[in-house]
Amino acid sequence: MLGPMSAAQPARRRDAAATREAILAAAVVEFTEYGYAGAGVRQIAERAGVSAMMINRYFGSKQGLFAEAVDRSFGPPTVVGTERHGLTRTMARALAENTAHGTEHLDPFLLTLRSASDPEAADIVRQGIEAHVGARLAGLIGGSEAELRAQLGLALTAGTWLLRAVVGTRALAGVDNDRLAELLAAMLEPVTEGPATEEAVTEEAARPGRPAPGSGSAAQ
Amino acid sequence: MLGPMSAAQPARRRDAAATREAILAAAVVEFTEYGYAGAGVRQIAERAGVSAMMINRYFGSKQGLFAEAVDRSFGPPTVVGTERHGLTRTMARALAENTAHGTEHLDPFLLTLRSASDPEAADIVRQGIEAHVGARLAGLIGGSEAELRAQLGLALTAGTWLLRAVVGTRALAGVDNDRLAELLAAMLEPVTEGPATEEAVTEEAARPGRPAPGSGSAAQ
DNA sequence: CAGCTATGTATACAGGTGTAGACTTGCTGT
DNA sequence: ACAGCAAGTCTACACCTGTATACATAGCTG
Repeated sequence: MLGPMSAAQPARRRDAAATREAILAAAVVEFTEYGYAGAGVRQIAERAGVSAMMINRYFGSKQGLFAEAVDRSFGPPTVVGTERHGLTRTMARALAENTAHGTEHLDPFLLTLRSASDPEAADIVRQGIEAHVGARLAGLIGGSEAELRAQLGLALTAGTWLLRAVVGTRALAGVDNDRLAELLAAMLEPVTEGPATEEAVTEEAARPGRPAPGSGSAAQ
Repeated sequence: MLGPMSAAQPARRRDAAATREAILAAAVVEFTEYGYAGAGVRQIAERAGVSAMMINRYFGSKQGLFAEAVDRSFGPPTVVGTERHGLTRTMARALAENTAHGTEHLDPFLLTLRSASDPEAADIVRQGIEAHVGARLAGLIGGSEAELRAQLGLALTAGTWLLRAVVGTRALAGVDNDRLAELLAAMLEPVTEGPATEEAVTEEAARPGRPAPGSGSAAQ
């Protein structure tokens, strides 16, 4: 889906709903790839196989389209699965695989970090994150600090997307997915598992051998 | 901070070096605040108190100016301190404090994540990260996976900047700095205090100060 | 002081942006 | 079959972008 040219469809006869849908789908692709400011209405329209003005007709403005595109992008369960068990491992593995180079996986986090700079888009993005991924992940984590912990997990996720997939720093781009998943899981663990995590970080220089309590490492 | 300062200077008499410097300083501010695409040459020039064309005169183009601005921004030791001892704690605390709301601290990470989307700027940013912060942090961490671990630490750093300072998700924006620093330290620990051998630290792997060929120099 | 050059400004250009208004086209109900 | 109206396109506008060219001036050097 969303291949190189979704505009190649054999021409859709006048159908408002289908056109609206085509524009929205094209917008998700373009906004994800170029960010809010970088994606132009004419470009989006061309991908949808339609004139640029249809965006204003169906969505009021570029901003309106963006808001719906963000919602659409964050709609399906992303990054975080749906089960509490093995959450850490699942997140880490999915993150490692999705951010791998060459994998042109459209991800809401790509959309996020390419659009967050724009003041017009920042608020929309924030609502999208908090309402969808943030809430879902917080629900899985639970506890009093669920939201904070969830957003820290998302911070690592977003940062990994940024450095590995967008900027492409070499060590991250070239690492094996399995090894990366291990390290990511270790970083995620303090926020996804264990509700304690108070002091002890300082001179607890003891080798962090503590590998997942209860040996629940093999989540699946 | 970064308010209406630079342009208000009492007029600098014709001085090439000083003008160049003023432009560069203004560029760091503007690029950090608005990103590569968002910052306009006229705006930068106005902040520097000169005409827009001076950018082309002294830096060849907007891209050339950006390259030097990135180098300048990443120049001084950022985020990571200079000592191996207590690295985790230091990083976590600095990150928590710098990303606090209201603190308009100009940070290279802000510049990075606001400009990384732009394909013209991505490469320059990557070199800046790898050459400066990445190398420095990797040198402090040591071990065979030093670079990878360092970049994972930077990923968490960048992500925290993004979600807390740029997007402004509420749980992250509202948390107490001390508590945040604790959680960040716990997340950083697996990569900073890794199980790897600590012998390789002896060697100074970090070699900052090299301005990257092609990015330096400029008109005349 | 005269004059030359480095330093800086002003104008203009070609292209791009989002969007408003007038226009055309195709489907559908009677 | 023929209106009527929704669906879609075209043109234009006001503004903004980076930069090239032509021009003005300050300040050192003879």
